[in-house]
Amino acid sequence: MTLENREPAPALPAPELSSSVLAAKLRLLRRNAELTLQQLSRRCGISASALSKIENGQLSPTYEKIAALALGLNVEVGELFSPTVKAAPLGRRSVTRRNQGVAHRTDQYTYEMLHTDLADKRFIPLVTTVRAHDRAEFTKLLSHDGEELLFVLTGEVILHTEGYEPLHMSPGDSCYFDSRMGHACVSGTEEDATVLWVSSHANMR
Amino acid sequence: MTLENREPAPALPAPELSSSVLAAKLRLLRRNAELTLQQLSRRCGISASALSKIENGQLSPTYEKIAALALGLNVEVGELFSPTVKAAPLGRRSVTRRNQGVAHRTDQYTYEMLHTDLADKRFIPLVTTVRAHDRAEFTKLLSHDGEELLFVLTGEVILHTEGYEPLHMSPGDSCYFDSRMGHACVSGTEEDATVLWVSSHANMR
DNA sequence: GCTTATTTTTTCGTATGGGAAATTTTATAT
DNA sequence: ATATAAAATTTCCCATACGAAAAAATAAGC
Repeated sequence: MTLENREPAPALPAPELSSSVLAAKLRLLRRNAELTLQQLSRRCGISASALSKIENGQLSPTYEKIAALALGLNVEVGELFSPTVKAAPLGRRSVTRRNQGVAHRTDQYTYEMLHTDLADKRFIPLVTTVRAHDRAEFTKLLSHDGEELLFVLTGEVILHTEGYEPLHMSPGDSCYFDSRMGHACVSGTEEDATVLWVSSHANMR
Repeated sequence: MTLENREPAPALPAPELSSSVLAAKLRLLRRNAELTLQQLSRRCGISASALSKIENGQLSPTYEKIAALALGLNVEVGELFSPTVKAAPLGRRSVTRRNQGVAHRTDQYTYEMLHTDLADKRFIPLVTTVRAHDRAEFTKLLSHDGEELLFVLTGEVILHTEGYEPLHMSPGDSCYFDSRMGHACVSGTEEDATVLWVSSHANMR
C-alpha cells in the first residue's frame, strides 16, 4: 500500500513560459497599434503604470488583467502566450477573377465557389446564381450550423427564412442570419438573380 | 428593419471576464481528467492550496501560473478564457437595405457597417467606398488578426498586400487573404470604387 | 539654451497571489 | 460507530500585483 511517489519532484523542465514573453509581445502589439500606454490603459482598464511594468517584465498580470489586455488589444488570449513572434510566419492570399470560380450546380442554384485553393478558411464566399423562382421548388428548407450573409448583386430575390415573412431584396441589400433557421432563396423576376453568399461554415448540400 | 443605432458611445463596456469563469472551467477540466488537486499540482507545478483557491474563485492566477495550468491540463490557453457555454441565440436575422448601413469614415475609406443590430457575428461585412488613390496615402499598412475577403462591386481597385505585388481588380473579382499581412486598398481610376469587405474579426480602427 | 506638454518609469501603500503546513471534509474500510 | 487515509480547504505569512501620484525621460516649440 502506501503511495507510489518515488518521484517527489517530477521536475518541470517545462518551456518555462515567463512573463518576459508577454513583455515582448505586449510592447510589439501596442506599438503596432500605435497606442500610448495611456490610450491602451483606457481601452483595457489597466493603469498605465501596470502596463509599463508588464512591458518591462516587472509584473505578471493576473487572470482578469490578461483577459482585459487581450480584449483591449483585440487579439486572441492565446496570442499573448505564444512566444513566436507571429510577425510573418503566415500570410496567404488568393485571387479569383470574375466567373473563374469553381461552379457547382444544384436544382435551385448554381454556386461558384471562390478561393478553392485555400483550405480551412474562416468563412466561405460563394457567388450564387439563383435559378429557382418559386418556393415550392424546395422540398424543404436548408438548415445547418453557422451564420450566413446574403448580399444581392443583380436581380431581385425573395429570401424565405423559417419564422419570418418572405423578404424581398434588391441589389445592394443584404441579410445576415443564423443558418440553423431553415432558409431558401428564389428569384423575384423572370431572370435569374446573382448574390454573394458568405457562410461561416463550409456546408452546402 | 435594421434601423438606427442607439449606440452612440462605442466606448468599452468590457464584458468583464472574471476569474470565476476560470474557476468553473478549471474544476471541469480537472474532474474530467480525473485528477486530484495534488496530482494536478505535480503536473503543473502549482501548489494544491493555490489550485483549490483558484477553483473556488478566491484567487486570480498570474501569467506564469495560467500558462502552467494550460500546460499541465494539456489544453490551449485560450480554452481557459472561454466561458463553458457559448450562448448562441437561436435563429436571428437582420436586414440592411442598400446605403442604409452605419457609415464610418477614415482618411482612406468610408465604411458602411451592415447588420449593426447583431452582436457577436461570426464575420463582419462592410460595404466600403475606397477613396484613396495612392498607396502613399497610407502611412503604414493595416495589419490585424483574422482573415478577410475583398469582393469588388464597382470601379477598379489595386490591393496592396505585404509580400505580394500590387493586385489590380475589377468588378466581380475577389481576394481572400490573411489579415496579418499588412494591407491597403486604393482606387485604380479617378472615381472612387466600392467593395464588399468581409472580415473574420471586428477590427476597424 | 529654456519651457511646456506628453509619454514612460519609479515610488509607495494596499490588496492580493501563492506556498507550507494545519485543519476540515470526504471517503473506505473494519 | 470508530479508525484510517486521502482529498479538499483554510490558516498564516511572505512575495508580489497593481493603482495613484511623483519622478524621469522624450518630444515639440520658442
